[in-house]
Amino acid sequence: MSASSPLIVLFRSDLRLADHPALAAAARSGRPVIPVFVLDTGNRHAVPGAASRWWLHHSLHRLSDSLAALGSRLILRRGNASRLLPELVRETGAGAILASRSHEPRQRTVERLLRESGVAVTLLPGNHLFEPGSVVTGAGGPYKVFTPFHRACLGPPPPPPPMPAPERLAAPGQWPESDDLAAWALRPTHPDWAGGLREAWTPGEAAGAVRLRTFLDRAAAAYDGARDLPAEEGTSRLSPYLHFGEISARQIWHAAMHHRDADGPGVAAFLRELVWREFACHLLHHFPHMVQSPLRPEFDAFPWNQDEGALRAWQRGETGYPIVDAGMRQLWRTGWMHNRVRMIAASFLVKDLRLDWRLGAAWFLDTLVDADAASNSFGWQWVTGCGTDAAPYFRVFNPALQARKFDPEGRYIRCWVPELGNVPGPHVAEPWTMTPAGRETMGLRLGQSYPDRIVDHAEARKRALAAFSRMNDVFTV
DNA sequence: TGAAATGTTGGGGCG
DNA sequence: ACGCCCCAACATTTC
Repeated sequence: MSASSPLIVLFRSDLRLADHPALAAAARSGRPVIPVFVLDTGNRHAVPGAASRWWLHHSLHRLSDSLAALGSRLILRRGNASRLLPELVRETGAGAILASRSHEPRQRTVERLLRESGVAVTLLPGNHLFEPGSVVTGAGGPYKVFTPFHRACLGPPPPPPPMPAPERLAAPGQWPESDDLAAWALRPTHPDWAGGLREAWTPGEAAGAVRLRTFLDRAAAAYDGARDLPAEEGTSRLSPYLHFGEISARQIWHAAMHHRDADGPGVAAFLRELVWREFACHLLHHFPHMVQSPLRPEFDAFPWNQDEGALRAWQRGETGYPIVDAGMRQLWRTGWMHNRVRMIAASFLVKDLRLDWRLGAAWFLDTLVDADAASNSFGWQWVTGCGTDAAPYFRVFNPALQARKFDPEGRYIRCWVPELGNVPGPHVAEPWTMTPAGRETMGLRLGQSYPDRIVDHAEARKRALAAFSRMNDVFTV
């Protein structure tokens, strides 16, 4: 390798130019830089879900434009990343591949395979406040409980400050061939179901920065209370930008710390959520199998129900429980669901329907624009009670109670379940409590205009408690 | 970042 | 006036 051989910067979940240590290092080197994105088809876990593919299309489009403005290009390739990249290194005479460190099992596997095939891979800090594996207990092991992890994260040293985008990138003498982004067909066509996504989101680094600014100025101060109310714009909605690395966790952290409300409870609660994300990344780093296996092995033997019909009703938002259905429809239409409602809907799948959490996790991965291996498996294991520091098995959300508590006027439900638009205040969370005559005057026919409940929550709760406690008994005896 | 069952307390109606 | 009961309100325990 000569000192002037080009460097490949491999973009993965870091589709930004600012605060990108690998890109910055390549730019600083003065050597020609070849930015590359590989649509990895080498593993079924590597292929993004349908909503993520839509987002990815637009992100790559924008990243390509941003690189062009620096006199560079984005080279697109599709295939098995671990075979395709060594070929590209040979083809371009590149001296090394620079990439952002990832916590995702598939991406770490690719890194290992590349090294085994003789490619020089240099990993630089990725999209974390602290590098995965770097926050450890006094004994040197991973934290398994959030609170001490959180305490350790808040202590020194703080996350490093974000770095600016490079001002220019040296181009290679000859550019390698690139795929045509449109030919990847990442966007849905038949039918084009992305209308709701287009209305709800603007992907890209610039839009992520605007979203952060808007959130800090309008909602951060009240975040601690408002984040639980799905009818309010109380959350940051930064999750898809974070997942694709269009904004970095360090940028968010430092912007929040320098905001006028930095000392208030709202910003503290917000930063705590960032640390939850960090906790999930760290856990996945230490336990890559948590994507498909419960962290508490006694759950391996749990007798999950097999019920295609129930799963489909949940997926389509036709369970007869308005808060669950509202959430599942918001997800289907916009690629996103409010976090409070994610917990309620997940609890319903796992506890009320007793369907395998992996079925829920797979659906979320396919339909969320923020679908993320770490946060998703962590969240599902948390709700199920099979994770570390997870909710105990007897914590079962009551969907009607949760709706009354966090959507007291029913605005969120009415927004996503228009069949219930006329149902008065308290009944919208539990329309079955209305008298048949009352339902009649609202034009509401349970089982016709809106589904009947597919299970009775009180009975389902008792069955869940019995099943989950039986599993605990079997394990401890 | 639960909910339901069970226990306790205290005010008020009532004989 | 007093004890008794009821029950809402709150606290604690249990799943």
